[in-house]
Amino acid sequence: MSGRRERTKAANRGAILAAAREVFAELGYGAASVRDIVRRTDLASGTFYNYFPDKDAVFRALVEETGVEARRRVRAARRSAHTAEDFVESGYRAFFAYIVEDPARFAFMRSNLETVRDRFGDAVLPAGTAELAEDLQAAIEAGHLPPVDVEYCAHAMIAVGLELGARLAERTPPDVDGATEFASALFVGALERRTLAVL
Amino acid sequence: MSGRRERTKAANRGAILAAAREVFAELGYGAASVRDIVRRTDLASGTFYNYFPDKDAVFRALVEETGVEARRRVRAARRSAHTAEDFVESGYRAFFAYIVEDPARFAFMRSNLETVRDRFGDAVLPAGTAELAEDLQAAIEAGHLPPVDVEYCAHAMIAVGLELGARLAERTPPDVDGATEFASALFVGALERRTLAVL
DNA sequence: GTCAAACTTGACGCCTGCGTCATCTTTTGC
DNA sequence: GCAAAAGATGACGCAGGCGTCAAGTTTGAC
Repeated sequence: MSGRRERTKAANRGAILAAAREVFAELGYGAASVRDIVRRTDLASGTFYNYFPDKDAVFRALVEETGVEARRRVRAARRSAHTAEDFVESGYRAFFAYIVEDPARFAFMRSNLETVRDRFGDAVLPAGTAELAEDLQAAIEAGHLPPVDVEYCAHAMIAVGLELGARLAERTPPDVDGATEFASALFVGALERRTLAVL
Repeated sequence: MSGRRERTKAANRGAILAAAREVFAELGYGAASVRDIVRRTDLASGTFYNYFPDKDAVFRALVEETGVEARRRVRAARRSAHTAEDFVESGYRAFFAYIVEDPARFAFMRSNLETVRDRFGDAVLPAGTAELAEDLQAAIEAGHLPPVDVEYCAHAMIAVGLELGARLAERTPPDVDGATEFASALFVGALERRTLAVL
């Protein structure tokens, strides 16, 4: 239903989320205030509270929105892989492509990684790591991968993804291919040759 | 000179730095206030300003103190290496050992990585990355390492170090050896076998 | 066109942080 | 011991954020 009411509600919510994304990216979660967010909007301060109870809630909404989508894409890409090489490469490519497609979301995420990790631990990033760890474990059990320390490996893969994601976005044009190749070669080289094998 | 005056000054400065380290680690730079820091101390609020002009300044002092020491240790370890394997391994070992030796400093650093990166860019972390990039470049030119994308490689190595540093510290006992082996195998495997070679 | 419901507005009271500074306490040199 | 310098103290004025709510505006149903 496209009642005028519905439409402005959606628009207002969207405006708040977009403003919040910017503010959190620039100032970081801790330093950001509800007022900072509202000020980037043409809404009155009271209106904010019709949409979200507080700063926490917008932040959560933002994290969820972004994280869910990123995980969906990466996991979909991984699912269609059958070699170790393909598993790693298609995951990274999907992730890097998403970053380039929506840099504002990535900037927000990256600026607030630690906040997400330790104050919203129930949320998305740990879930992504856990999923990757599961997928690695499954690949090992199926014999596609040598046994590795799954926890270290999953965290290392994500850390590299986030870091290279930031780097590749700084190059012009955004270097999705180069970063994908680098990250893939790093892990595939080590994984396939069993250099990472647990003793 | 161990005048009473000198000693209390040093003690107060130390108390402020220690309190600040805790507060920044727990709350993050943005959310932390000078009052939060002072409250963990038995000093009065005004006293803080005899030692530091503001929150920024304590933060800077902390970052510098920690970063300089970490870089010193890692670079010293790298200097005495002559194979690629040794270069990577001794660097990681020195870094991980430092983390375990002084977990409070690492916790502070890790909780505020992004703040350091984008609001105190002149400071320590970028310097560490640059140093590593230099060392990699030198190793490549000397023929010890195949040509790689030095920027990606340096950032990836540091990202992995920071991430595994956090993980190994969560294990009991702290798994310096395991993390060192994992990180080394990852990069050495890929570097030595030229899988990372630039095309 | 009318009116109730839905939503927006911004001023309000409360609270907390900031950096300063007059005042009190401790140290030091003699 | 004593006076002067160094430093610690915490109350103060100012600024700004928080969440609320009475009043105003817009929407939609009839």
